[in-house]
Amino acid sequence: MLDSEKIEFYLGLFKGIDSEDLLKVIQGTQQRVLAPGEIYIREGENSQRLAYIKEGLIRCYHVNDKGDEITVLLRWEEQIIASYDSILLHKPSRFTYHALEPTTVLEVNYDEMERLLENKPVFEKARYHFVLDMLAQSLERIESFVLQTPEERYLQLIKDKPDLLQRISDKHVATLLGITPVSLSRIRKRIISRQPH
Amino acid sequence: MLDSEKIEFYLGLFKGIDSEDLLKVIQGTQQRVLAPGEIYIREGENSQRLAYIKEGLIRCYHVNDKGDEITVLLRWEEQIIASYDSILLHKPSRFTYHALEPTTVLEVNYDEMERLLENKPVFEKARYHFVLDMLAQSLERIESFVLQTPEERYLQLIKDKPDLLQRISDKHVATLLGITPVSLSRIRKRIISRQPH
DNA sequence: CGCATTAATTATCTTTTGTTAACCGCCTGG
DNA sequence: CCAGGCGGTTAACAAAAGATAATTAATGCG
Repeated sequence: MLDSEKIEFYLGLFKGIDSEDLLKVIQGTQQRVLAPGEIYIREGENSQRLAYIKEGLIRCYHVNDKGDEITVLLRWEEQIIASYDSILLHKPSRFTYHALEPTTVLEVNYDEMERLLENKPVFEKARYHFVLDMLAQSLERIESFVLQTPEERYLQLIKDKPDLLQRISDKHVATLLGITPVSLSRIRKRIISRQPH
Repeated sequence: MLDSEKIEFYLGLFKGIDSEDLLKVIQGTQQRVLAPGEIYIREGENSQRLAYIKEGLIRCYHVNDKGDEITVLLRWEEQIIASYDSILLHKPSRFTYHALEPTTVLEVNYDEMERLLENKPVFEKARYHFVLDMLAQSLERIESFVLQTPEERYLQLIKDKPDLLQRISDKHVATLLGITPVSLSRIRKRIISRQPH
């Protein structure tokens, strides 16, 4: 990535940032490219990496007692990804984060970034809005679990994020919805059988 | 509430706030007492009320097609409550918020407060941490839906918040867990029947 | 090209949940 | 004191989901 691209990116993110701060942030930013399947944050790691996804798709999953991988979270381009165990709770990550596609991220060290931009209103505002955005998404997902059946959740996902569905396998969709792949297959069959002809 | 109490509260919340700002915030703050069952925010309302719960318990619920009330969120003392539809999404609330116990809140108008404290690092930091805290709680709840069975979620709740369970009826617990009261009753029976003797 | 791996579907059976309704105990207001 | 309402449990049945395994389809790799 050219520096001019980075400048543009940060100018959009931190509107009104002063040039000295901008320089320091850019110096702390690394671009990284992940191959499909490549692990970004490993379970047990205490990663302070905070990344903006320029392109691609990252999956956060947990491996249960039986060895099944359960998808906890998906994040894609124009979103922020980080080990929320490490950033929010200062604990080692209970999850593994890996790329599902060729993925390009801009990454910074969260602690470093925070120290660097402490008491900078521009930064405080930006990170507040990122967290607010993620909170809104999280609450929406909680609602879907409380108010909807698995089938309704799936239909909602088709409606809201048809593009995303094209990019991930059904088994990952299933665990994201809180059900098994077998069950999702039955739901799909049920939906099709209800359609006229 | 005495003003000295408010001063103490805000000094804790906004460490380092200057006295002029403090005064303005205190002037915009109202204490309000809710009786059990009293509605705080009504469905359809576009409420900019942001409240700190001093004492008591507020339930956010949704009424589905069949007229059943589904508990979406519970908030209690030392937490912030607001219509997140209105504050985060600038939409009328899809939910009703009401007190389950005699409840005392300190309330401010979110927009007013934001205007008043714009570009005050102390405020930006405080609200960031409130949102961060709520995000952490939300992510934990999402995990519980994705990784655990209803029974496991209930056992976890017993373990993590035994005090809270004492304060709410089982039917509210059930819908909070994403199941019906009938199903929770069976889960309870199952758990008891598994205990030695 | 064929072999091996993986995803998705299907089948079978078990377990759990939803739905509806009946029942019981408790509390409250007339 | 009694009637009605409500919360919680139980029962009976239907619907859905979990577990396991077999089958098919698609994919990739030597």
